[in-house]
Order: sequence, then structure tokens, then C-alpha cells
Amino acid sequence: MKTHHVIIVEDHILLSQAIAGLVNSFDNFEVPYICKNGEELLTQLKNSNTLPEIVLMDVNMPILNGIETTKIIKKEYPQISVIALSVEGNDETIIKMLKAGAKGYLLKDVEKEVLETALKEVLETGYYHTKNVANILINSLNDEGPSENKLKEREIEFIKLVCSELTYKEIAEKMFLSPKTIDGYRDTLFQKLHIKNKIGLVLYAIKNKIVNL
Amino acid sequence: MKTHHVIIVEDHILLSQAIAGLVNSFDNFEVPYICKNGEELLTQLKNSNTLPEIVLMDVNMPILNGIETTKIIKKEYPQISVIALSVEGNDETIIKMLKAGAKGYLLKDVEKEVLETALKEVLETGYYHTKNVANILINSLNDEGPSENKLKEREIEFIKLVCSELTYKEIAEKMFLSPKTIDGYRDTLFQKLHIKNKIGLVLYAIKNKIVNL
DNA sequence: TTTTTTGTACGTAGTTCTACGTATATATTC
DNA sequence: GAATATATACGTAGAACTACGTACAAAAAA
Repeated sequence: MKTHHVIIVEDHILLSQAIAGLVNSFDNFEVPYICKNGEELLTQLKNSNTLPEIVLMDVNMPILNGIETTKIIKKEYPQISVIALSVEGNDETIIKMLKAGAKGYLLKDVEKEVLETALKEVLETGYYHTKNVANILINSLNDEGPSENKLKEREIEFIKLVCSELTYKEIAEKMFLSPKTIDGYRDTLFQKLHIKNKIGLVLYAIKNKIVNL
Repeated sequence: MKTHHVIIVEDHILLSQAIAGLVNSFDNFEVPYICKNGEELLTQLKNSNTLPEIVLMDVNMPILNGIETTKIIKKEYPQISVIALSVEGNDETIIKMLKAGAKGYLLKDVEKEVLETALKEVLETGYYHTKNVANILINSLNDEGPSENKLKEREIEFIKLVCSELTYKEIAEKMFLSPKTIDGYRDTLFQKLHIKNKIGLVLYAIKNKIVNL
């Protein structure tokens, strides 16, 4: 039987190495290399002759996170199946990830046997979802769809600075902008994110891992 | 050479299994079993005839966290060496963990070789610390001594409310206090925690897990 | 018992934040 | 080429936040 290649994308090296060991121990699976973030993965894919069948992708990473990376993979390498791997069962995150094109979503507290099953299932049927994920999806249908809040580069830069004890005036200086422009950024974000004040901005940033504490 | 037993305490099963695989792959190390939290570990230790030499302990766990568990281990089973394993390099956490009696502190983004070295070193010399951790310790000494910043009940209640989009006036209402009293709480905390504004308070609360996001 | 700490509260002044309307040059899209 | 979006910026007014000094009763500590 053919050996299938699985690439692991995860920022904590020890974990990625450990998971790689696990995958290597499965029959007919092999981890040719490991990546620390989405950017690294894309670079590797570009420079490789052979593509992996599966990418095991952590959702929360610096530089290029799982969601964005998965979107790119889906577009550029549709033949690769992405399986999300995450600690959080946050509904919105799962939905975003699946929307981005992930073929499966595993929580980090599953048994290794589930990981093996997931890998096989994704190869055979094209997808793998635990009952849990299925339920979450169904529940979410009753809510409203997740608002597609794509933040712009400059907004992200701004929001990061908000998550410090700087005043807007100081942020303006750091970004080489007029304080009035900063007011604009703030107002736009308040509207976009349905929040009322600076604190809301900080909470949003932390919840969405825009800043690392 | 004797085989050394290492127990892994980590709430995410996949990770603990993966790390177990890693440890088993090292020469002369073996993982007899895995625990999902501190409580489980203590139960297991109580019911075992042989004790492990080393416990690899995640810091953030439900039920009984790494710090508390380590304290208990130190007291009840001083012959066992605890090595902390954590994603966060938060200074205060590291110090708490070492104070609790951990013989080493590893970040989850180290290479597996470092893990192996750490295990061996702890057996041989009784401790293992990366340069990083040593530096953090030294820095913390320069700060102030035992800044036992114990927050009072009411302050914690207040700080939690700050981590929402409420104004101080609204917080005062929720706490059945005058806004002026709230001003006092705020001023006291700013001084105590060496911060300048509301944002600082939110960041402190999140870093120190006073609020859950 | 005296002293200190804690929890509560007020006043004032200055700074920072927020809302909202407007404007203009440059890019992008249709 | 025209319409639209983006990044930049100004003005004004009011709300919210911050600093600092003060006060007093109850509780805790010395």
C-alpha cells in the first residue's frame, strides 16, 4: 500500500515533533517535514516536487494562522486535504475553519486512534468529522452566520497597539499618522466589530488571537 | 542501564499520547501511564507500588492545575522530580511553578532533543533550566522582592467587571457602590499593579487568568 | 487601648476617549 | 471614464477616565 504524506503545521515545536512521531507510527503514513506556521508551509509547498495528501493544521499560529492558510491551500492546492487541530472547541472558530475548506476538525483532546481514523477517512471519503463537530454545525445554523469581518493590515497594526497602555495619541505617533486618522480607525472598528469602546477592542483582539499575551 | 519512568500529566489527550511516544523513543525512558489532570495523577500515585522518577506536568489544567499539583507532590513524594511543560513564558507563572518545587520548566516550543536532555539532567543533577528561564529569574529578582500582590475579593470582583465594555459608572451600579468608590478601587489597583489605565487592568486580568475569555 | 488597615465616599481639574459630520487624493473596480 | 472604495485628516462637543487630596466609620492588628 502506498505511503501517504502528512505535513504538520504547528508553532510549538515539541508538540509538532511529538505528533509527527505519532503519525509516523501509523501504518502507511509518514511525515516528511514539519512547519512552524502557515507561511513556512506555503514556502515549503512551493519548493517541493511532491505534495502531501494531508496537512494537519493548528488553528492558532503566529504569522499566518490556520484559517488564512487553509483558505490559501484550498485555492492553490485543492488536492491537499487540510485537517484542523485545535485546543479550543469555540464554535465560531470551527465554522470559520470549515468554511475555509478544512476537511476535518479535531480537538487536541482526542485519542490517537481518532487521529488515525481521521487520516484514513479523509483519504477515503474526503472528510472526517466527530459527532461533536456535526452537532455544533447544526446548532450554528440556528444562530446567524459568522460575520465576515476581514480586518485590513493597518487595522491589525492599530489594534495591536491598542492592546498596550498607549493612548491614541501615542499610537498615532507610532504609526506616523494624525490622531484624527486614528480616531477614524477606531470608529470604523467599533462599528465593524459591534463594540463600544477601547476595552471591547482589546477583548476582541485577545479572543481572536490578534495579539499574543 | 535502568529504565526510568516518566509520567505525563496533560489535559489534551492527543498531546499527552504524542509526548508519551516521544519519551518512549528516548533510550532508557518509559511512560507507564498518562494522566489528564493533577487529581488523576495523585490517585494513580496512591495506588501504585512503584513511583516514577519524573513527572512531566502541564501547567494549565482543569480540576487540579500544575502549580497546586506540584506543591502536593513536593510535599508527599519529594523523591519525584517535576518538570513543568507550558505554552506560556509568562514570568509570574514560571516563578510560581519553580516556587512550587518544579525541577525544570520547558516551553512547548523547544526541540525534542531539549526534552531528552532535560530528562537526563534532572536525573543526574536534580534540575534543568534553559538559559531563558534563568534569565527570567534573575530579572525578577531585580524587580521588587516578594511582591505579594494579593488582590482582595472586592477588587477581583471589580477587575472582572472592568474586563467588559462597562463604564466605571455602570460598574459602580453593579457593585452597589458610589462611582467615587470605584475611582478609589481603580487608583489603588493602578498603583499596586504598576499600570497606567483601564487597558492595563484588562491585560493584567487576562494574563493572570482572573477572567476567562 | 491605641494604631493601622479597610471599605466607603467626595471634590476638582485635567486628559483621554467617543460620536458624528465632513473632506480629499489615490486606488480599484465596473 | 465613471463610480466606488481606501487611506488619510479636520472640527466640535460631550462622556469617560485619571490624578490627587481629603474624610470617616468599622474592622483588624499591635
